[in-house]
Formats: sequence, C-alpha cells, structure tokens
Amino acid sequence: MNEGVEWAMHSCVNLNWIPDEAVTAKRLAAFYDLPTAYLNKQLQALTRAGILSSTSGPKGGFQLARPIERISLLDIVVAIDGPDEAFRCTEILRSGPNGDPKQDYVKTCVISQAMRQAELGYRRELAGRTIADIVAEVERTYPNAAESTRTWFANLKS
Amino acid sequence: MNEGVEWAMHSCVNLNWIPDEAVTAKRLAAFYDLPTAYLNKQLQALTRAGILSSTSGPKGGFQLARPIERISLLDIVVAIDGPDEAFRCTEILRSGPNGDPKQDYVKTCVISQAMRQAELGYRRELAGRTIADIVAEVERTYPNAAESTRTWFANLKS
DNA sequence: GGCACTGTACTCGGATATTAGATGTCCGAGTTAACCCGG
DNA sequence: CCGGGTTAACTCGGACATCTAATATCCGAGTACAGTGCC
Repeated sequence: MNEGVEWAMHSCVNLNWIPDEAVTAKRLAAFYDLPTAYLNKQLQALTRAGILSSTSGPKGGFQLARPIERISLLDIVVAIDGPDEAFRCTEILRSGPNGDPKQDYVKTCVISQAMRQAELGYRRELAGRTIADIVAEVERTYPNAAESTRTWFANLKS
Repeated sequence: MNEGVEWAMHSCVNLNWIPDEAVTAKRLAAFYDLPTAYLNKQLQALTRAGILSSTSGPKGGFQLARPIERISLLDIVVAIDGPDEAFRCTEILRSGPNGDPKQDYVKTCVISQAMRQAELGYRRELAGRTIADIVAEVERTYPNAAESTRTWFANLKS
C-alpha cells in the first residue's frame, strides 16, 4: 500500500483543525517534515476524488471539501491507492485444461470468491470509519491536540 | 499483492488431488501455462514456510507437507507476500511538533489503530478458511474436478 | 484621494527523473535411477 | 543371472537480469495581492 495514504489521513485530520482557511502543501508537509512536492501530489489525488478542494495563488492551498463525517478511511485509500483490490484474480483457470472462454472466473473461481470476501470485510470496516471518528478519538485521548496543532500552524514562519 | 499468491493457492488445491506422489514445478506450471522457473520460486517459498515438502532429483518434486485442514489461506499469503501488513505505519507523528522518541506510535496513533483493526479482520477471515474448505467447495460445485485433474496429470507427456 | 492597471510573488498541477520491488531467467548442487560391467 | 559401481539425467535452490510501479523532483499555468501611476 502506498505510503501516501498515511500522510493523507493525518493531513485530513490536521485540516479539520484549521477551518475557514486554505492550508498550503508546504505548511502541511512542514508539520511532519515530509517532502513538499510529493505530499502535494497526494493532496492532488484527494482533490480529484472530491475529498479536498484546492485554490491557487497566494492565500491558496487545500481545505476539506465536505464534512468529515462523510469522509471515510476507505475514501482516502481509494483516492490514493486506486480502486483495485490487493488480490487481483487473473483468471488462471481460463488457461487450464478445461478453460471456458465464456466463463467469468472472477465470479466463479472459489479461491477468487474467498479472497474477495475477505477483502470486502476489510473495505467495509474502512468504509464504516470516518475522519470524524478518528478526530473524536484523538480529542478524547489527547484533549490538547486540536489547540496545540492550531497554534503550531499559526506560529509557523514563512 | 504478489501474483504468485494466486498460483500458490491453485497449486495447493491441485497437489491435494495428486497424493502419494511428488509433482514437479514443471508439471504444475504446465497445467495453467505459467512460467516454470517463476512458479518454482513461489513453491520454494511455500517449502520454506513448511507448507510443502520438496525432493530433488528424478521422481522429485513438491507435495503437501501437512493435511490441508491445517493450511489456511493466510498461511499462503504470508509465505508468498511476506508477513508485513499492507498499511505500514511509519510513525509519522514522531517527526511532528510534539514527537516523543520514547513513544510507540504504531500502538498509540489512532489512525494506525484503525488501519490495523481493519487489516486484522481481513487476516482473521483468511486464517479461518483452509485449503480443505476450498477443495470441499470446489468438489461440491464441480464434482468431476478432482478426477478430471488427476487424469490430466496422469496423461501429461514429458 | 480613489481607481484601474501592471507586475510580481506564490500556489497548485502535471510532466519528468530516480529508485525499489516485483517479475522473469539462468546455471549449479544434490539426488535418484538406470545402465553397464564384472563376477 | 545377479550385484555393485559409475554415469547421466532430472530436480530443486538460489544467484542473476529485466521491467513495472512507487517515490521523488522540477518547471509551467493560473491567481490574488501589492504597488504604481493616472484621473
């Protein structure tokens, strides 16, 4: 899985704490000391997926495009890592002795089914957890996180 | 995920149908028209994991090292793809403003927790399904699969 | 003083290198079985 | 005919290329603001 998924999730949490203001990729990258241009690339992907909205020019940057209650972890994974499943059935049975060109082995192959069911549960789990849930849990465990982050961004030079 | 996982699972099913005999990588590869040497590499991994046992020389080859009831899909995934999880927490928080070198962020980071829980469910699902389950389902749906496969391997030239 | 225009600095966006890992290939170590030769 | 030694073929095993995709970087398009000159 792409490393940018982790960056994107943390950045979404941070963006939630800086509302009513566009935050540049440069500032978001500085927070965790990440390569600016590469993080920018990930944020672009989130923008294309409709999770963030971007504005160019001075005072430009990124901000959340919709309420965090409607941004699931799966949304972010799909935006960054693509929609493909980890296990990709290549329909190996088609090349076998009794291979039937008309059959859809992604559906009928028992192994493909089993792998798909497992991955479906995984995705359902991620789809059921939103950034809002994450934020709530963080604020519960570390009550000063929000304020601390806000002031850090406010005091950031350049 | 490595493509070899699919090959390995199908090969284990086929090996189950050819008991009391070592089957060479060459023959297993011929069944699905796969690159022999590369499949051999995957079977090596299964052997290192203790899923298969291998013998060299003429009449050599691979065979299942233990009953298929005790070979889970997770065993195969781990053997081929490695034990690492898909989402690898890089402890990004450590580089943050309040990063604590003594803290284990893999454990404490809420995002890491959420991703880990989802993946744990995925792995539990795979751990709970064995090759025996797969074989049973295949034989139920396609009753002649076992016999058909056996005769194919028996009649294979070279 | 106010307003329009121009220029500049700053941002995202995508095109372009670089690197790591998956994919694919090859040859050597080891082993078995067959064959040959001698008894 | 039988048994032992030799040889040769066959197999796995890991070391070695190749190729795709993730990682990282750079420069251009667009935009808002500030400064400047004109009315």
